[in-house]
Amino acid sequence: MEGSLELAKNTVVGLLKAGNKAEEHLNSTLKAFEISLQQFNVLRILRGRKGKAANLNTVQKRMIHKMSNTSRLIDKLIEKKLVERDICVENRRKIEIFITKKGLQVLEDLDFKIQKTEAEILSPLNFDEQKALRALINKITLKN
Amino acid sequence: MEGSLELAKNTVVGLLKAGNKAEEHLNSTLKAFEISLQQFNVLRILRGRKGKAANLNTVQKRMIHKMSNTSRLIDKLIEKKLVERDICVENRRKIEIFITKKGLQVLEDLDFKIQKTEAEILSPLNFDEQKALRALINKITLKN
DNA sequence: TTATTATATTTGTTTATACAATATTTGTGT
DNA sequence: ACACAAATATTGTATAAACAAATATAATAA
Repeated sequence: MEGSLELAKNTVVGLLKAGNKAEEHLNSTLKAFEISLQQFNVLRILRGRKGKAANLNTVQKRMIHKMSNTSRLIDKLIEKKLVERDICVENRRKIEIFITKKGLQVLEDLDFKIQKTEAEILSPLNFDEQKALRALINKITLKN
Repeated sequence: MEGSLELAKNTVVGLLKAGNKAEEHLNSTLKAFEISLQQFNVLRILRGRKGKAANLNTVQKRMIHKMSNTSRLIDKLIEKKLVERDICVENRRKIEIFITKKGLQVLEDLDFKIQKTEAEILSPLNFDEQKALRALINKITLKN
């Protein structure tokens, strides 16, 4: 019978490799748009707020990497005029971030290409398998 | 009914987040040993070869990130005297990399801690779920 | 009011990563 | 043998990430 230690090791290594492979795949799609996966992810988070502002903290929590460089990442997006940043009037410690029209346009241009890339990444899995995978992954990610 | 595009998107994002979470978790365990996850992974690859040398190409293929900085990563491990590098005599383009006794010792010291970390990462899943996850992930990773 | 602590963001610095360009050696065809 | 292409590894350079320290504002307590 298989050792559970060996299983855990292989599962974790597999998880890392699959994640990185997906990341590389997405990054290569995004490269032509001169946008990183992290930046793209932030844009999608902002779009999801439908015009409402998000403060940096909120964005950071939903980011893929936890890294604390969100400020500089936002700077890059501002340079490209894809987002705007305001100081929150109720609490001047906070900032509010909005996606611009140009940002929304870039996302629209990207949507189909990214969908295709996502489909490619998951192409070895059928619908039910994808659902199973997502359920298992959510268990891991959502704990704590 | 759920759209398959939405499912794919959520699954891919979940995969990225789960992978990064696992990576952060492992890195924080390794930090005390002043060794990165990539370096640790290379050491494990070399240990797996049971004394036999591995050339850089082989190591690179089995690495988590595909990045082409394997030379410099090996440099770091050599500085720490955890591996050794020789030029392959049959084909002087290739190099051969060995894990040293010190390298094996470091791995031994780490084994239990890493096992614990791996178990923590997967703790929300029972044995069968882990097996299912691994199987699904392997399908993704092993294609091409 | 004045310290003190907590929250939110930014900045500095070191290291890692991606990607391209450059050796160096080997293999192949003429 | 020679030129040319392929394989293998290294190096250069720009950008991104990790982590710690600093700044600024707000909340709380003495």
